[in-house]
Amino acid sequence: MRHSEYFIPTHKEIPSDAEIISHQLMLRAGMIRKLTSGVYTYLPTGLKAVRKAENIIREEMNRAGAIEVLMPAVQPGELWKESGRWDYYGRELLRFKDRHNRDACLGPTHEEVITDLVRKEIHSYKQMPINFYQIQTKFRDEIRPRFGIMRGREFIMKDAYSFDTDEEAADRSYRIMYEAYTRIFNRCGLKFRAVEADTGTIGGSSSHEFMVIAKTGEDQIITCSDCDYAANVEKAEVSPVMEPREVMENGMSLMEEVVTPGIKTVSEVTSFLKISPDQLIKTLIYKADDEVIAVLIRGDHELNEHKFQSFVGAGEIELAGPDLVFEITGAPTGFAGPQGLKIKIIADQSIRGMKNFVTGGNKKDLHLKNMNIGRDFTVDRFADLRLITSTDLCPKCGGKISFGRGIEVGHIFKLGTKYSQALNALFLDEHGKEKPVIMGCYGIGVSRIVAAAIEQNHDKDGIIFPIPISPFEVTILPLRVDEKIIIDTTERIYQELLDQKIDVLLDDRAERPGIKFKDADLLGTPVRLTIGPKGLKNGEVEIKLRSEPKSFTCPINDAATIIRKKITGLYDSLK
RNA sequence: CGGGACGUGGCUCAGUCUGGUAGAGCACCGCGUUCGGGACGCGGGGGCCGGAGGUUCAAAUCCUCUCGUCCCGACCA
Repeated sequence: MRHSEYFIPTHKEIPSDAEIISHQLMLRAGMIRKLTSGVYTYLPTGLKAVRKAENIIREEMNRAGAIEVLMPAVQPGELWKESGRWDYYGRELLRFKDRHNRDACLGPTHEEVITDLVRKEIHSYKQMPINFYQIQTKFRDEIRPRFGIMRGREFIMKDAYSFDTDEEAADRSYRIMYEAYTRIFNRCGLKFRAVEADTGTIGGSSSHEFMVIAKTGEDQIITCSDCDYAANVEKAEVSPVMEPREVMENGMSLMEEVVTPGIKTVSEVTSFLKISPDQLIKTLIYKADDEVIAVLIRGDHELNEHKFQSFVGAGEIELAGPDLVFEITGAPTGFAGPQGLKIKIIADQSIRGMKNFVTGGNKKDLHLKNMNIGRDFTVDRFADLRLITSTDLCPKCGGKISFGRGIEVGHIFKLGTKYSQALNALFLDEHGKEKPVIMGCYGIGVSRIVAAAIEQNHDKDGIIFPIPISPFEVTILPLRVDEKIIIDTTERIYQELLDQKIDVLLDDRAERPGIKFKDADLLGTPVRLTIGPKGLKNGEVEIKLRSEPKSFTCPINDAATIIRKKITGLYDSLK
């Protein structure tokens, strides 16, 4: 590709409304432009990067036996009502009416559509296993789009759906996708980790997220240093801490009221009473759908809302506001306690063995000391409800855990029969018995892969693209386009590279060298060939890898061969 | 939706507090000199100051409303 006949509008200035590196660099390198909040146009180089990621995904999906289809972006509301998600999915689902006043929506995901297809077309165990995938634009009306392409409202996604006759086969499909995902992200040159994850609104029994390790990641993940356990903090189990319980009977002190004027937060209460936070119990009042529930958490812990939500099985949970708290406890927020509450009380397992602790007094400016479970109040149920902390141990092996951040680029779910039952996707097994198909679904954020790769691979000068998803493999910089020798040499090598099917950008603009170097670094093409008057005098040209600090020179006639080798080397390093 | 900030040539921003009729750098066009890390000189084009209403002799500047964008929280590939 000749730069002069192409379109790469770069900027020197950092756009003021771009916060994270990948967003800034994609704008500056001329890969994307924003149309409106969370919605972007892909310019030629941005599109090329996305297409390369798509092709890798396509190859690996096909290799894994999945079959490509393309489903509609616009979907009938009817289907969503049938699956029950029309009401449940909420505000991210962009809804509208067509001219006949029928409900419609822009597809944020395609479980409904694919299940509809399958219920119409798959009737026998002989037709399974089968896995359909598509690469398509999705629209989710995110509450807060941000970080450019990373969390847009409109984004390109690969989604796949597997259909199996029994659990065992479904597990096999899941494993095959797990392996395909591993190959895909490796081939894209990403440093990533598969972690156990929460299933969220998609539902289902188990799932893994593929996290690209990056400081700017939106998700917190924990990894064990001793075994291979890794999980999203939303999901991370906490191993039950069993305190010795026998002391409880003997060691209970007399309950005591203490006046705590205006003392509300954990840190205020603990410093006022000169106790440590693990001697205090927080009482959180939550609305879970229509029920109000009190949750007890130790002062130094945080409630994990995901665990809480799935424990109580609620569609929506919400921390109670001041009015509701007052109605339930008789006190303003900050003074709630479990004693005398007429609602269900559930508690994190860590407080099971606690004694003589502090709670709120259910009265303004009052706390209670020496509170004890059983004597002063009862807990309906204990469960693992809190966020894991750095002092917790690995739930699998008891090893040390560490915290990190990741960008979710892929997510795979075992769905079970959630959608097939709701939508009546049934088949006949070998005994002629009717059963719901067992599903799995598997997503990859295609556009997000590009952003994540940049997030992980850049320096002060710009992007350092992993070669498989770089818009170009090689950039040629002829430093003068008004000197015949330079032009001739350039054209010859350019042609040679093209003949070898190498994806090359020839910067044939009549620009000064500095501009060409800066632009080349910005766009981050892995291999750069510089052809300048100095080198040509010695019959040499200069080659530099974007990922390495130093360049080297080589004879003109060897350039194409050496470049070929370098490119092969870059691809091989990702295998 | 709650909390915060910002909208001034294509981009980055100054001017707003203290009203007096719009600037800089970069980018763009022309000519010349330059040419291995975002050159220089000369000349030039481009802005209803997000929009509407109001106050005033006079509004980018003050007031009200509105739209948009970004940042912090709940969602997710």
